[in-house]
Amino acid sequence: MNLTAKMERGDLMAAACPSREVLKHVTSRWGVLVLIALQDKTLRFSQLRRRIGGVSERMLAQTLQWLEGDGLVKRVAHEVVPPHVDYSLTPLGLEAAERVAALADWIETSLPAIAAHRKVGL
Amino acid sequence: MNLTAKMERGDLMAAACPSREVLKHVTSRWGVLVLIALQDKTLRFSQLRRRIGGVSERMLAQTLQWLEGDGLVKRVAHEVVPPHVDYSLTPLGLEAAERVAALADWIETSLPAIAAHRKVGL
DNA sequence: GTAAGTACCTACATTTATGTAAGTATGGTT
DNA sequence: AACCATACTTACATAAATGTAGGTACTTAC
Repeated sequence: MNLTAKMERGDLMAAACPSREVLKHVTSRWGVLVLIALQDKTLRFSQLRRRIGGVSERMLAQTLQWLEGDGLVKRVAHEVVPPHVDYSLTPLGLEAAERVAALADWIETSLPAIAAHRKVGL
Repeated sequence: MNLTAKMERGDLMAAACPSREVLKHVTSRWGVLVLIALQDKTLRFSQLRRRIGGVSERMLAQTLQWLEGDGLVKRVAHEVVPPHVDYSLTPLGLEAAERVAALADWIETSLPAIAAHRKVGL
């Protein structure tokens, strides 16, 4: 690790910290679902689109670019016609996906309890 | 567990699943930070506001109401002047906060690696 | 008496996110 | 020939999130 690589840990409580950006990408509406979908296997653009209910092409492309920019997703384009592009997680992306998936899994599991609370709340 | 409490697990990949709402609240810009801030101790409104850099009163109030509605945050108002309101996590909220904190911690820790990738990406 | 702190709410303005539709280039299907 | 699939991009439109400013009601400090 050289001098330029010596950067300090982020602090999400600080408004100006760049970690806020990463948080935004990772916890974005579709970012969460993309990370989870790519956890198990490499997928093509259209496969992701079909798997993630409700994403538009525009937002899927946008989200993939954010995650690629952060080094969490790897894009591999095969020079063929029709186009064939594979998306997968980098080692860093896999680490993020594990955390995100843990949260997502908790939400899916806890949904009944949360829904029950809502009812009482009426 | 009675009949009404027998609800199935959510599915975040399904566009119409109510779990999407919960995800939205928990992973919202300020929701993440509120959960983390309340993980260790009960805090008052103004304490939260000072601790979470950049939140406006409006958004903090809004976020707290979302989380309270989902049964993750408990609000206790003391009938005194000036007003004194305590916010804390419910058992359910604590579970969510643990997952969220794990992700947040990973982001803070991995920020150098992510920032390094960005540089290369230029 | 003037300012500050408390925990908000409401109206208004703005920014950001997201959606929709169309276009691109090519090849295979019907 | 018309149409679908692929993986996008771009322009435009709308929906949602977020911010700003002011008000409330009361108390304590200066």
